[in-house]
Amino acid sequence: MDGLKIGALAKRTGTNAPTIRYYEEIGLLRSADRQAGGQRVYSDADVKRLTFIRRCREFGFSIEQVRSLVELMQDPTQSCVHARDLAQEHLIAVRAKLAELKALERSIAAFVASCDASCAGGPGPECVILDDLSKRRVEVPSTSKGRRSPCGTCS
Amino acid sequence: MDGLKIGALAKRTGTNAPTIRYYEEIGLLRSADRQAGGQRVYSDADVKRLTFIRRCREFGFSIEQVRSLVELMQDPTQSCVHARDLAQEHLIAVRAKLAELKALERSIAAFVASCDASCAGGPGPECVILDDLSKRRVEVPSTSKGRRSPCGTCS
DNA sequence: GCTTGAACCTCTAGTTACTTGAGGAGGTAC
DNA sequence: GTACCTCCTCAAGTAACTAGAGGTTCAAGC
Repeated sequence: MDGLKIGALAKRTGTNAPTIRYYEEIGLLRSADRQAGGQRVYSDADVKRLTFIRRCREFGFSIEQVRSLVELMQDPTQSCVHARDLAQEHLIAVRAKLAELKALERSIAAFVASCDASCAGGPGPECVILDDLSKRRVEVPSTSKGRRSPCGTCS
Repeated sequence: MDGLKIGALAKRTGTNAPTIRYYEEIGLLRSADRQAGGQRVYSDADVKRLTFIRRCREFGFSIEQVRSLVELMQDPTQSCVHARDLAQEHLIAVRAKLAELKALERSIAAFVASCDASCAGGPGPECVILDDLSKRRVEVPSTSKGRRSPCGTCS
């Protein structure tokens, strides 16, 4: 099963060919062997390595983190506990992002809800809800609080 | 309170000065008035507009979406319902991202947990968990399934 | 052997939303 | 007057690719 060309490798790993060349360029993949005509040839080891890289990228690891993991995978002097630590670190970042995104979701949902409750159209410049966004650190109302009157021209 | 310089505007809105210049360059902020010496001067209207922009960006709207919202805010012929629709659309995207991120969080947590359960260090290249990542579409075990034996050299 | 068309090559530029840095000018306090 | 801060413009850098131009190689069919 050796001797894949770039297109076949791409298909096998769910990557685009230009992305593979890009990974080579930045040194994430070794420089591929070439056929007489200059076309890249890949082996099963490359399939494995690229799959690893793609999986890590799907996991949201940055290129630099993936680089560490790849090196770690191939260096018999390094402990795999290091990978766990990287993952742990990444997990913390993902959880922080998750919390942020949840807050964001609540805010936007509240925004939409308050639009539904208070506005029935009308000119943008007079919409009290849009206007709110240009004030500093105004909390978007946490749904159905009836805190504000509708836009003068709405409803 | 008029006549802010760029640094003051930056402070008031929590933006960096280069970012303000960038917004001007891409036409998100109007071209600022200048002092005799060429320094930009801003008014309260600019504070308001930039605050609006920053709030929208914090909400995860893209520059182009913000551009729409800003135009909408200032065009008396457009309905604010359009803003609601943009927000609604954005909400859907945020929810999709949220779902993805949750799945990711579970996967990484499972990875860390299985490292903790199966590995106590050992060379990276022989770690079965790292090795898993180079195989196609292998589910990271959903915690404590005991599916696999520990790395040969670990534990 | 020739043709055709897909797949490949390199190189450059574009994407998003800024950030960083160089090198110089304006403004203000002492 | 001089020190120092803030400002100016312009160019390049960042992440992680994607897209396009223009040319070459390869495999299949005749």
